[in-house]
Amino acid sequence: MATTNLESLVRKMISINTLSDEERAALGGLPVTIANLGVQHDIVREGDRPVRSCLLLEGYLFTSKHIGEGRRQITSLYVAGDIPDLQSVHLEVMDMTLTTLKPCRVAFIQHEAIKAVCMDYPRLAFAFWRSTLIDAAIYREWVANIGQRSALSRTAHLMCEILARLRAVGLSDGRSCELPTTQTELADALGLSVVHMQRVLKELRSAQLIELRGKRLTVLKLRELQEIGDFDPTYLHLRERAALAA
Amino acid sequence: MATTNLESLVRKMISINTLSDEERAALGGLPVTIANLGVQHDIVREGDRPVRSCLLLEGYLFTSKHIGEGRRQITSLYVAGDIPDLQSVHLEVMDMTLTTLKPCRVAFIQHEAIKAVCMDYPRLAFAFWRSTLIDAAIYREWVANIGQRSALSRTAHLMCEILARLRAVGLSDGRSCELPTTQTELADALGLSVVHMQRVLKELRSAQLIELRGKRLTVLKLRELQEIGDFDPTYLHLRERAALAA
DNA sequence: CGAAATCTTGAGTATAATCAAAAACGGTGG
DNA sequence: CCACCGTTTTTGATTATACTCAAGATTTCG
Repeated sequence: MATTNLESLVRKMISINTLSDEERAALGGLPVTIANLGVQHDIVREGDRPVRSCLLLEGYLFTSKHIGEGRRQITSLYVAGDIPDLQSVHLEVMDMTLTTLKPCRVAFIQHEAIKAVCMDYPRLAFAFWRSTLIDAAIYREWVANIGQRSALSRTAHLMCEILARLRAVGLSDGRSCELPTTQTELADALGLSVVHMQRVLKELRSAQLIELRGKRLTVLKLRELQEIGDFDPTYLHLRERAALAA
Repeated sequence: MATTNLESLVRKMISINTLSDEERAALGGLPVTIANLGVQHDIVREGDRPVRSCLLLEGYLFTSKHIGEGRRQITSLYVAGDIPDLQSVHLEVMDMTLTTLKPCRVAFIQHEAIKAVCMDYPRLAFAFWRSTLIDAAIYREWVANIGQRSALSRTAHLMCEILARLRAVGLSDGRSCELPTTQTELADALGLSVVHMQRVLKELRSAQLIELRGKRLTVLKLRELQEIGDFDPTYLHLRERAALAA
């Protein structure tokens, strides 16, 4: 159990420049518990009723929903600075499972503490609220991605999204990033079978569009990948114009 | 332009029993503009920067995203009591289009008024926030539905969802409801082609599971339809136990 | 009543799933 | 450091689900 200044960590979540010193201080004063978690660790599961949410400090998380026998859909990926289960502050029962994709460092914050700071500082409430709205916008895009695009286009789109999101938090130059997923996980995120996932990746590789080895993704032709993936970063609602740029 | 008491209208959105009289009064005092809109009317479009949101009083709305040439994905359906574009209070640019499925009556509320009432009454902010979190939970379920389930299962699931949501606001007995969609719109919501949509509906009909004619859906075997659709209403986060019930 | 939209059906095709198995990789303990 | 074992990746072959194209029937609405 440790109390630590969160301000720098939530820079991404909060459009920090619109907050007053007092609001920043309130945010930074939130009591948190830091934890280091191993790979494939379920932080919360479908059906749980958690009393805290989790700010991802370092690593990658994903949320999934289990469908019928042995199937699952990964519904989102999360990177440093995200609060993947902020929704649980207001929705009692978890409708998804939150899992580490690799060893992670996270900060747990009690729901009561979040609610209290939101009651005192309405603009902080707006900032938290906004971050859940962006999550929703990403889900919307995933619905469209899976519903309408071919396997190739879908895959390209996801890669563009990951790159753009990591770039926005300074974890990528917009060309290359860590991607600690197995092909099975990518397939589950895109609604494809592993075998087909493999063939799509092969196609992207042999077209010299990407490199993907050793948990690292490198995009060789970003414009073309965005073209194939029909990628427009508007839905990420990034305030910085960091969004795209070739 | 009219100012009207909204309280009864937002009963669904807000878990009204947790609000004080003062909070209810503040909510009811929100200035609104009532409008009657024709069918297939775009209320806001992708790329717009609206200054107001819309509470659906009567009718059906849907949101869609346009993908490439001539394709679109319907990302959600909305029924009376919903505020489909509440997100635009905090997200400047629309990443989806909001359209009437049939003639609708809506109440427009300025973003500034919503923000103001949220600043004064944090618990109202929570109630609004919560309603956007449920939207997000529904998007998540749609990702899983489209990504993992067969066309038949997917269709059954959507029908169960619509029925459950309408039941929760008293617009269905849980067996039958208005469903003013064309097969094309259903197909676009489920990520299927119209032709295949038609064949799936035919199958559901000939299995005596549903009736669907004249803009009305009647479920003949609810348990079986829920079984086929792998439907569990948890994700709707309905507080009433109205959720399911055979 | 007529035109347009929607629904329905048939036929052929394509995309992606499934099944099966071999090759490559990565982590661990001896 | 290397051998081994489990996981992940890769490939082939076959099948199935769903798409496209096309055209006729039916419904809806002005």
